[in-house]
Amino acid sequence: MTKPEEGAALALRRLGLRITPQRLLIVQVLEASDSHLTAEDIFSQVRARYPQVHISTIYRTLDLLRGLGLVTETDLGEGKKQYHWAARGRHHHLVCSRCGQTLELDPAHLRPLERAIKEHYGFQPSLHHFAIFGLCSRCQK
Amino acid sequence: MTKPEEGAALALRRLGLRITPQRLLIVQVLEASDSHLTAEDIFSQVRARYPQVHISTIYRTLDLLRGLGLVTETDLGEGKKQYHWAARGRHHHLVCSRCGQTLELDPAHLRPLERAIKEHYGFQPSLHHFAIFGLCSRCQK
DNA sequence: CTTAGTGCAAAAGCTTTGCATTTAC
DNA sequence: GTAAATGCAAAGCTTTTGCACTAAG
Repeated sequence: MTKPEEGAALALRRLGLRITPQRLLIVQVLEASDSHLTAEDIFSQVRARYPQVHISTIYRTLDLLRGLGLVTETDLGEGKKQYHWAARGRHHHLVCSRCGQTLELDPAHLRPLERAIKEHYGFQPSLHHFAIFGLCSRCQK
Repeated sequence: MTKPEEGAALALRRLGLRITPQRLLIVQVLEASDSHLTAEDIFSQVRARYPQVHISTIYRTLDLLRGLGLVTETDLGEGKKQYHWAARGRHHHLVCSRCGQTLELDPAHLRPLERAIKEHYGFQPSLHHFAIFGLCSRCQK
C-alpha cells in the first residue's frame, strides 16, 4: 500500500528533519537493499537518479541516520565502512574468507553466548549486527 | 632464560627472513604487549630506540608478519587497524561503547556458537579474534 | 524569510607504492 | 656481490570539514 517514498518521507518527517530529494533517495536505497552498502555503493545508486548529488551528502546523511538509530554502521576491516538499514533488525553473516559467499546466521544461535556474557561479566552485549569469518562448506575441501 | 631478542630472531630466521634491527624491534614491541597496537603505536615505540625507522617499514613488516600468521590484524572501525601478536592465541574483547573499557572474554563461551554454526551451516568459523560491543555493568546504570 | 542542507573544493587521516640507497647474507 | 629490505616522498583511499549558495519549511 505504502510506496517506498512515503515510508521514507514519514520516517524523516516524524523526526522533524527536512525532506530533501537526496535524503529520500538515500533512504530508499538503504531500504531496498538487504545487504551492506558502502557510501560509494549508495552514492552511485543515488547518482543514477539524481546526478548532481555529492558524496559528502551521502556521508552526512548516513551520519545523521546513524545518530537517529535508523542505520547501523559496520567496519569489517576492508577499509570502507558498511551501512545497513536498521529497521531490518538483527542479522548476522557468515562470510567465507575464501570465496566471499555470505550466509545468514539464525540469531537464535547467539542466545547462549549472549546469556553467558551477561551472567559472567555483567556486560550487556549488543549483538545486533556483525559478521563471522571462516570457510564455507565448499571452500573447506 | 631466552631474552626477547633471541626469541624474535629465531622466529624470523626459522622462516628464512632477513633479520634487520627494525624487524627485531617491531617483533619485540608486539611480543611485549598484550593489548592491540596500531601501526602508530608500534612506530613510536620502535622509534624511541631506532630513530631513523620509517612508518612504511612498520606497515610492510606488519603485512609480512600477518602473511606468515604471526600477527593478526583487526579493524574495529575507528579508522585504524590494530595489530596483535598471534602466538598469544585466541582472545576476545568485550568493548563498552560508552566508556571504552574492555574486558577479556573467556573463549570457552564461544564453543556452543562455534558448534552450532558448524552443525547448521557446514561453515567453519574462525573465531580467533574479535570484539563484541555493548555496555559494561557500570555504564548500564 | 530563515536556517538547515547541499555542492564543491580542499584537507585530513591512515595506508600503500615507486625508486634509489643501504644492508643482511 | 646480490637480492632483499629500508627510507623517503609522493600518491591513494575513504571520510571529514569550511564556506558560499540553495531550497525546505
